[in-house]
Amino acid sequence: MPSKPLHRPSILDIARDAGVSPATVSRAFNRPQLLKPDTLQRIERVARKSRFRPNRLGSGLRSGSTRTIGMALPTLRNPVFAECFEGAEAWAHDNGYSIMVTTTGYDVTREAAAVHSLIDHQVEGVLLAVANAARSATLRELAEDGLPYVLVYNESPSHPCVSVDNMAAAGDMLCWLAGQGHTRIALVTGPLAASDRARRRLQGARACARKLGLPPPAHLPMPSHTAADVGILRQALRERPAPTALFCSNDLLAVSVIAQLRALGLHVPQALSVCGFDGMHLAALMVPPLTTVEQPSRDIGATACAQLLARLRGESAVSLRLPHRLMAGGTVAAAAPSP
Amino acid sequence: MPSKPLHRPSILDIARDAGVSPATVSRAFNRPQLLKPDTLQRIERVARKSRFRPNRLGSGLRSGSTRTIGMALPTLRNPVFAECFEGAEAWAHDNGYSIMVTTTGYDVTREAAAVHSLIDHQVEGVLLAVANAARSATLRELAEDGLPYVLVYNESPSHPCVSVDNMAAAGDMLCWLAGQGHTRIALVTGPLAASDRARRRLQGARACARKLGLPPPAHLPMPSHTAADVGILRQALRERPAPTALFCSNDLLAVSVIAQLRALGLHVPQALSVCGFDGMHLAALMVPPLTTVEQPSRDIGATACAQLLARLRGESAVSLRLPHRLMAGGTVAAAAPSP
DNA sequence: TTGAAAGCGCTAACAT
DNA sequence: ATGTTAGCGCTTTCAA
Repeated sequence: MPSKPLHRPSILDIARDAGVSPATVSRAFNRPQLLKPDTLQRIERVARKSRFRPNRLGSGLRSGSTRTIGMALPTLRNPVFAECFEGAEAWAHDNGYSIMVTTTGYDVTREAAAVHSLIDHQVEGVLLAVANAARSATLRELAEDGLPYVLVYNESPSHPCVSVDNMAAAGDMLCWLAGQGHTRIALVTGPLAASDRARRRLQGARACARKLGLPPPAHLPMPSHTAADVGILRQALRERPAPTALFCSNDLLAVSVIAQLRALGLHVPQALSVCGFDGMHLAALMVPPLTTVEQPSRDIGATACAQLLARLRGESAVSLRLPHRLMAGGTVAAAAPSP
Repeated sequence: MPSKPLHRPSILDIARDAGVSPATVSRAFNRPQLLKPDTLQRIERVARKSRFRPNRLGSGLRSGSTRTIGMALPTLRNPVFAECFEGAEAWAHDNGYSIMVTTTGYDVTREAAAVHSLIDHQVEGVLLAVANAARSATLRELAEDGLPYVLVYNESPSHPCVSVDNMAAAGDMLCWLAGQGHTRIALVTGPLAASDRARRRLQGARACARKLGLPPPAHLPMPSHTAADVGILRQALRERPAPTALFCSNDLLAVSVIAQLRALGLHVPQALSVCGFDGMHLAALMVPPLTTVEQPSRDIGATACAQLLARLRGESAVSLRLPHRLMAGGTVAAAAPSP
């Protein structure tokens, strides 16, 4: 199956066929109001007939504006990030922008490579979630280069960002667990170095526990953000007094924890309560539904995109904390009164 | 926060500073072997110092090769498509290509728009899943334009594609259900017009039922591919004899069906068996684990990308059917012997 | 092994 | 309302 001609007509071909100058064809596509309706129609007819489509490389190169933004996210297999992407994508498209996404796998090296690649494509700005906003070489580079960017999910005092208030949200969850009678709560996260969100949630939960006078929650760091290690889990449950609730730093991890516990013969929530963080849609459909903190992911993406486009227009971007919501599901039961 | 300078150095700046011609700088990045190691080093040093990165618009425009491929998928919120994307992305990156993805929402209008946008960006080829491969204006256009493409998930005799054998896979599942004693099986799908995969799975299941001498399975078309309509479900279960198993055309739909049934007071698999199709990872972690047909999604993406890059090299692409696997979970129980 | 020059497709600035 | 011209950053002849 050898490829066919693949001769794309250029603006010059259209100009010739329509009997106008190249500049006029360009105007027909960019500022049609400037043209006499008559000429416009003629150009449009010719263009349609020859299936002409303006070459974005040419216009981007010449005008210095690609109307394309870049996005770098840890993984799209986490539906939360996928939603965020789709929110940004919809907003971008509605405003005449294209998006180029890359995944970074929670890896700073890939973060840097992703952003470099996006820069090479001349994106006008970047939406991204980084492992650690406070010490990110990539963010520093972006800032030095003067390339506009907005963080998603990361919270930062020094970079524009759109997120929830992770500490407050984690605090809410911990308070609620306490309200259900839990006092021995363990906090399950992935590797903290790869997610400052997880770290802030941990902090928020700890602060809340302190405020309530609960014993300091144990911290169980798992080797992955999305899969629980059964050994660590078993070990933690051997401690005395054993935790009665596990607060996981994201939903994928919570689901994995629940599955591993089940493999250990421990049913949730009868034997142990478990909750997550993220509010992925699937969480509500599980049996029982996962107790979690919902983040408005689609909105985070759309809002961050809106902020970025505002910056591109010369307006200044503000950092925003969008509201979270506690979703009481069925994976948390009231704790038995302590012995 | 007004943007900083944003003066990207060009190849000319590097040439001047390194005391060579622009052509030599270009060679340093594209065919370094051609240069005297000495000159190469000098150029590299200057380039690094001034943070030079080659502008892909310039090189793409001049060379006619952007080393970028496009991808159009229904939605990345379905983890199956997200995996497929990541498989393609990894393969593309390993081969020096970038990917630009767009979502189409199972909508032919958006499919067309997505592909047009990708073409405008001068992608060298496209990976895509369309609603209906047999009558897709978008595919026809791609073919006429001579732009290489490979379908993912869609099966087609006339377009290069990478998929599973949907009919056989659905047949396998139906046979297995029958083996569990189910004879009244209903097939649950989204709108067939938006997914020829769903249609083929339906066909495969029906063919298998016929072969086994089972009564023809009822078909329950839902208004969405990812959410079950409780009214339709309730209605279907009122029929006599009522189905004992619901075979859903994808996992997201199956999960939704299970949740809706539960809301109706019907527990799976005690009251009713349910199974899905796709093999998303989360399916195995549900309680009970979802019975489904696993597709090698990451591999579908990677393989399709490999085929596309082969075509770009002038080799011819072949259509491939990757192996599927039946994942017996816990959402299907043996059917009670019929009354 | 390197350089000079032309031009990819488009648009901005300056005409008219 | 439209045309002319120059040039964005790069690579590709062709020449040396």
